[in-house]
Amino acid sequence: MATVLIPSGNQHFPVQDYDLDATLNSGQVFRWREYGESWCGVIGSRWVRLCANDRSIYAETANPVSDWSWLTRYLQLELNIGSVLATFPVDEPMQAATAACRGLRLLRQDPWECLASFILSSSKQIVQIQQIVSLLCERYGERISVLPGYRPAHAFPSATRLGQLTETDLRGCKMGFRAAYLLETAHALAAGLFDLARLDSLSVDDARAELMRLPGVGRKIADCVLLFAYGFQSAFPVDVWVMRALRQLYFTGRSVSPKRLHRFAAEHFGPNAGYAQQYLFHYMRTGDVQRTKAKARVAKANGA
DNA sequence: TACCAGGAGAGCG
DNA sequence: CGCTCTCATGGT
Repeated sequence: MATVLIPSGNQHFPVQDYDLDATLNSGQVFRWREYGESWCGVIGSRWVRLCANDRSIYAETANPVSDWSWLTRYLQLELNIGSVLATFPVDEPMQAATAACRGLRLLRQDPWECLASFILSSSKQIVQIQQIVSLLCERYGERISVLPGYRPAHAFPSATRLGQLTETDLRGCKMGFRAAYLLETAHALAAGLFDLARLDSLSVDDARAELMRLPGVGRKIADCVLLFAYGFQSAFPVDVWVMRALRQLYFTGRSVSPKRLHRFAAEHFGPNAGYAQQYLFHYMRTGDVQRTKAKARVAKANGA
């Protein structure tokens, strides 16, 4: 008797060293909401609810799924995190950061959504970015189905859709001066003047240079997109938090220019510098770095 | 109230 | 190259 594969809307994925909470809450993505023990979000045109424990991630969707590769790719479930951590320098700050953020991962996001989100991120706090992106999707994204009892969900609006709007429409989503940048970038993509898919085939430096041609995209935002959407793991976004982390942990608090920090990052952190950056960012932002330093002071006081 | 936020771009010397 | 200013809005 032939086995029939019946598409189902739920699936278990075994995992190891995967901290879903930290991963979805580490400033690399802005669309996930926590519901008690689970997270709800949208990947492409699919709504999904994720529930994690030490050994597995359980996924539920609103519609039956026969091929889960969209999810395994997004969550990077096939990645052996140990092989990444093994490339990190063995110094005190990285030891502390990787210990404090064990299981923190990088996602593989959709390039357009990632690009648009980070254009909106400039000089904004993470809670505000979430608010802006949420408004944008609710107003202009296509409605998608969710499991009974959950809040309505929307896909991220396409570049074509955003390109049809006015700057006033976008400013209505609280994005301020970023509206013009987002609109112009949407126009460039919608008109076919810029091809995000082509960046895959370029070197990291060429891909970065291409992204930086877009309005509202400088070095930092380009590096975020390279790292979070394309998987260029040497890309090293330097924002205020990472700047502070590097100064404090590697330059005895001295002021160092972003240019020098990029050179230091490439030399010191190696081929997965971007991954190391995410650990430092999260370590800094969660305040764990302060606790580690406090412990060190106590230990030193006791020892002396 | 003042300051800051996962910055970029323009103008200046 | 490096510095400074502005842009819009809300959190702390």
